[in-house]
Amino acid sequence: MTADEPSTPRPAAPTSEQEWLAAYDPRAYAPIAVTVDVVALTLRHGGLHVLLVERGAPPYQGCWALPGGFLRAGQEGLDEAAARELAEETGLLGGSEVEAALCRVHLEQLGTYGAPDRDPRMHVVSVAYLAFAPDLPDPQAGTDAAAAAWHPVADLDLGHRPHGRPRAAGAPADTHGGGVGGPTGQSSRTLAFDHARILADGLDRVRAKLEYSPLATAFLPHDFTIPDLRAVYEAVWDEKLHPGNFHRKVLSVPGFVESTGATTARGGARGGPRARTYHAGDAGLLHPALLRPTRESEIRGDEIH
Amino acid sequence: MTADEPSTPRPAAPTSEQEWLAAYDPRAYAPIAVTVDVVALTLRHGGLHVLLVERGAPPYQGCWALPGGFLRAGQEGLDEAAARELAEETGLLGGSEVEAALCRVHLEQLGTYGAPDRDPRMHVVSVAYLAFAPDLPDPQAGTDAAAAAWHPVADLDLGHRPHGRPRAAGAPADTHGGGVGGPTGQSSRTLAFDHARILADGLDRVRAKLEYSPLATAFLPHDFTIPDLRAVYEAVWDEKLHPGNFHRKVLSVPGFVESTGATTARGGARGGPRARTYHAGDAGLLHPALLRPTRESEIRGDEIH
DNA sequence: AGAATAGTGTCTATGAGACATTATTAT
DNA sequence: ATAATAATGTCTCATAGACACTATTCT
Repeated sequence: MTADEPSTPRPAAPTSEQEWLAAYDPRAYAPIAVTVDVVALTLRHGGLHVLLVERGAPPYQGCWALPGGFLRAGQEGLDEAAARELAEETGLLGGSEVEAALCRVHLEQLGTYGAPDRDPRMHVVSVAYLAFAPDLPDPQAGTDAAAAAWHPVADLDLGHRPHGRPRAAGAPADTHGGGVGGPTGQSSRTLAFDHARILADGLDRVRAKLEYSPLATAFLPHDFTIPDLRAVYEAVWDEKLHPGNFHRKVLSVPGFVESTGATTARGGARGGPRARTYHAGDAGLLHPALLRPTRESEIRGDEIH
Repeated sequence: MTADEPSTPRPAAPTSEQEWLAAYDPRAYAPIAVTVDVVALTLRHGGLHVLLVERGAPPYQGCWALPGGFLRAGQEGLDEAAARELAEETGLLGGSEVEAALCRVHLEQLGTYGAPDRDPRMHVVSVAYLAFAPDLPDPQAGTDAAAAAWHPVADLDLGHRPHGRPRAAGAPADTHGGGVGGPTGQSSRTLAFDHARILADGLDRVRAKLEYSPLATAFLPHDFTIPDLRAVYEAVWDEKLHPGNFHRKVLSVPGFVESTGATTARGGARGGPRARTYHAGDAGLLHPALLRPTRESEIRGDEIH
């Protein structure tokens, strides 16, 4: 149920009277905040980058964190809040061509994190969103986004999770208190709060979705070439793919890409013929899927959540 | 970020002073409640069933709803709250063999729903969980679970979403206000709030996960037969599968099932030899996956979220 | 006996991946 | 000229799925 009024006390669940009252009317007791955080990913110079903001106040002062903010109670839904935060934090509100770029942004819910001690100040439930975008300009100074910047994902410390597919795709687990109740060793590449975990979950999600959804095109401008598309897969998966097989495979998936009939104006930077251009097709699911190169070690022993 | 203190006003985002204050300190303003709802699924008599509770008070009085309740601020994480709600609502706390069954329950986060008007009383953000369990007993009377019961999923009205794979798996979309601000036409098979949507998203998730995860075993007791396992797939996918091919395929996936060396005591109800028994293996991901029978119509035109 | 089912064998179409080849362009 | 690359062709192996078949058990 959504906001339940327990009609009877709960004999099976031993709870104190105070807790019962808290459950009865949250306004009387529960100090829970709801925020929306965004894992915004883009491709720059062949590498995956994530948008981070520098924290100007404790806790985790000076650390980088995911952009986000409070949900405006009674005024907006979660999707709207995520879109708003992303627009604010990238400073992408005024420019027209930038707005066009924002329209191409793909936003989806990633998961919700609500361990009681993930923020030392109070119990904060964060709904995380994942955003994919074509190469966006740097956040503009003079706005909220002054402290925001794109960071290469490879440079960040994500808690020694080896590259690969860590868990069966699906829901990220709730972060049970990992002992981190406040700022600890905060190097420049350590993220605030449990944001390293959220980012890692987001990366898992992207890597998995590239297999069976045409999402990779969201990282590219409207028209692109097959080698461009391959570059997306190679950057996200951190794997070299066979150019010939990739090309043939992409074209064999119905609805993935559609030819524009044109080619690029110039050949590759280091030679080679001009490539044909395509734009995203109307398929919502890739069938057959573009499977990642199999790593035998990653099949067994994985947890499921 | 998790609980942000905006260091500067936001010129790019025109917000009133009151809203700014609300964002600054949620305790001073924001009446947001956080609840946890559980989509608990089990298999009974060859059909998929979901646990529902009957609402005893408005809104949606008399309607069925997903079990759930408030997150206890500062005391528990989301996973814990979901497990607690499930235990309370099924009345499965005292019995020992029932506790053993609860240990086998698989719990994972499904998604979060936070449209401002999804509950007419106030802004409620609901974190939905998905639970799979072997055939559980009926909820016990005399507890909170008095009004709870297992319902065949097929009997419920899920807003005419045709059987199949509606969206690319991943995150459910936030429910933008669908116009439902309160109790409308509440037949016995209409769910309260946006719970029909949540349930539909949960069903999508289960159907997708059976393909690439060994999750189907969570619906079965510790030891089971290949035909038992096939019955799970057939019930969840609502498709007849080829017995011979299914059998061979399951055994070909490394780590999916392990033989116990034993067989069932009796043959099938309508004849046939005794089946060998197996238990779940150690694989976290099925490779190769057990793909659903392809329906050409479901490939194209699907939305991605 | 008859019917239903467990489990295995066989055949075919399809896709994945390794590798080779040709044509085109930048330096 | 040389190197790099786009795009296509060919070959092999693994898998999905259709179908057939045997053995076992219930009514």
